[in-house]
Amino acid sequence: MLIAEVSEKFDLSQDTLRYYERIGLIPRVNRNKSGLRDYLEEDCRWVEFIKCMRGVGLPVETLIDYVRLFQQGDETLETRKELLAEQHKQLTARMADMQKVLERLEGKMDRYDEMIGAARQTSGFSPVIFSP
Amino acid sequence: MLIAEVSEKFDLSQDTLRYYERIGLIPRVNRNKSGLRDYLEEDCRWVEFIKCMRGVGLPVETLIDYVRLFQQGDETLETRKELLAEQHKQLTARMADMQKVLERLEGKMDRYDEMIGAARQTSGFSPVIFSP
DNA sequence: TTACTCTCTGGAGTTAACTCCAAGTCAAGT
DNA sequence: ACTTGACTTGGAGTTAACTCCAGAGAGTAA
Repeated sequence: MLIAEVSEKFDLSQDTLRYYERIGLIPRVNRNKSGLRDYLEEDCRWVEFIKCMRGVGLPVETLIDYVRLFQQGDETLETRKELLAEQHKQLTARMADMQKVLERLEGKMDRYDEMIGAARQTSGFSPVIFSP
Repeated sequence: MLIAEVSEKFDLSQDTLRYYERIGLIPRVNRNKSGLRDYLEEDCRWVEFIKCMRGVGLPVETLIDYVRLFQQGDETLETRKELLAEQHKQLTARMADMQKVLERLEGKMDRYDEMIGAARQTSGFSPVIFSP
């Protein structure tokens, strides 16, 4: 599988795929006899995994660590699991913040509805002030 | 309230507070007779709001739009509400992605537990291969 | 052979969001 | 009057994560 196809398949630019490999965010991909990257199934799984994790904001640095540990073999199983657990924890915390913001936005939208209603009733003028 | 106090109160650097004001992420703060920023209650509410929204990743550009609309008065109530609704939608979508990732991480951690157990039983060697 | 397309590498450029800095002002303390 | 400390402004510098580019090589088509 050449880079064009992988790029298409995962909607990542060829530059990004090369960049990810360069910095160790995915393991090195084998080259064919012409020197072109030949992505195997396993490489694609890495690309998908990394795209997914980056998509929700896991830091590049952390994912590079994970890849490095992975390449060191079974001695790092425990460490890798701890790394994942830590990311799980942080993701959970971020989601809690987001949930709070969701609710805050809902409250705000309700207040906007009230204000819009009030403005209609008083022919365009509303004495209600709030902020932000 | 001087900038030092606001910086302390919201754990944002003075530079960041000035930067936010410069780019319109919070409305302009009044200066006292010496030319120093004198934050009022309302300014603080803006700072807190913006910090909260930035904290979960709402884009600076969008928030600047919101502030600008706010300053234009009641004619923009509807537009502001739509802006908030759109952000609510996007936040919900992001949380759904994150939920998926949380579950994926949980699955992965379970597999790591299995592998760690297997490695123990077979005195340090595990034939199981998986990736990433 | 010439032309064309795809890909390669190393390195420079870009964008968002800060973060730092230099030179200057103001007011309070000594 | 002088020093000190907090603050001002405009502008330059930084960081993360890409994104773009120039020059070169391999394979295919005419």
